[in-house]
Amino acid sequence: MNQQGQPGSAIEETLRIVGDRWSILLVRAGLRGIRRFDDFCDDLGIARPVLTERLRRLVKFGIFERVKYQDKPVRYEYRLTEAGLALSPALVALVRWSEEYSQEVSSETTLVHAPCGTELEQAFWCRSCQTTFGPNAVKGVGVNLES
Amino acid sequence: MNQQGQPGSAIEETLRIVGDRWSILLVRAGLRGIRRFDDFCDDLGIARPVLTERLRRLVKFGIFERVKYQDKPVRYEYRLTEAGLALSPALVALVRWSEEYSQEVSSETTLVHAPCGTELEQAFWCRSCQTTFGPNAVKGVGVNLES
DNA sequence: AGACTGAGTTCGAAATCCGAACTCAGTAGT
DNA sequence: ACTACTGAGTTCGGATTTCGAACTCAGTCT
Repeated sequence: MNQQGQPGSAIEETLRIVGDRWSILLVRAGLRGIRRFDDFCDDLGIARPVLTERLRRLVKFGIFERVKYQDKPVRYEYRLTEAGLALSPALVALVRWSEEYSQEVSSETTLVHAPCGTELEQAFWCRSCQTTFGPNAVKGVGVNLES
Repeated sequence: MNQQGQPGSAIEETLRIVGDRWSILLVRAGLRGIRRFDDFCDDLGIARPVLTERLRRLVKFGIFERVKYQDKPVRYEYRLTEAGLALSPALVALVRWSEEYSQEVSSETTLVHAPCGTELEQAFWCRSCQTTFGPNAVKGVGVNLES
């Protein structure tokens, strides 16, 4: 079915960037407002050499940017870029999944529509049809289970 | 991940299950209809001992199930469960992200709304407000960048 | 001076990953 | 009955990653 001459699919590409045990967690920490090296370190419990390497890689791929925030002793912090923020739908999908299917975690709802407090659902939106739809109506992931 | 005996957040929980370099790819292969050990092996190029370990773990967490598909020489294959299929929104989010923000991959649109062929957008849906909204209106991921 | 801070590096030990070869039960061809 | 083959793994030694702990380095505070 699959022929390996390709440069790698989109998911493979994405996972090559954030597909390790820490990167997604770093993005989430960034979303929570964490920006400094030691804070990432304390918050996630990640080993320092690994954190160094990950942040460098995420900067290289445009997910974080390294910003000088003071001069006297020159110090840098890491901020999410627009591309980094754009990973939040994926994070939300992962959170939603664990809320629904993971037996191990307390199944309280943690994600809600801020204005009204209702539990949120995730959907796809077609702007030309002006409609929402689920994964089954998506073409391109290659969801063909009947073969 | 956090130092104390905390149960871990929902994302941490999810990533503990699928947060390695292969698991998401295995789910995607499953979505594409791949079910047998050797096929996973060939399709992904994953090392056999690692595949063995990953499949076992994903079965344990209810993402795949090991199903006997013939008796004469007894053989098993791996099928996605409902929980496994439910990961597809996360996969779609990752694909969408790479289509929009990754500079490395050809930026052709690969995910479309099947009925009309329009490029899809991902959104959140509030059933009580009957409205779609973006990540900024989600409370609970902890998106507070100002603090 | 001495202690402290933030942002890393350096180190050796432990855990993972890799490719290649091997096993094991059953089947098919001759 | 002998041989080759298949699918689903396991075993092996070596390479790569990860780990925690300790160290560095520039600048600052008291």
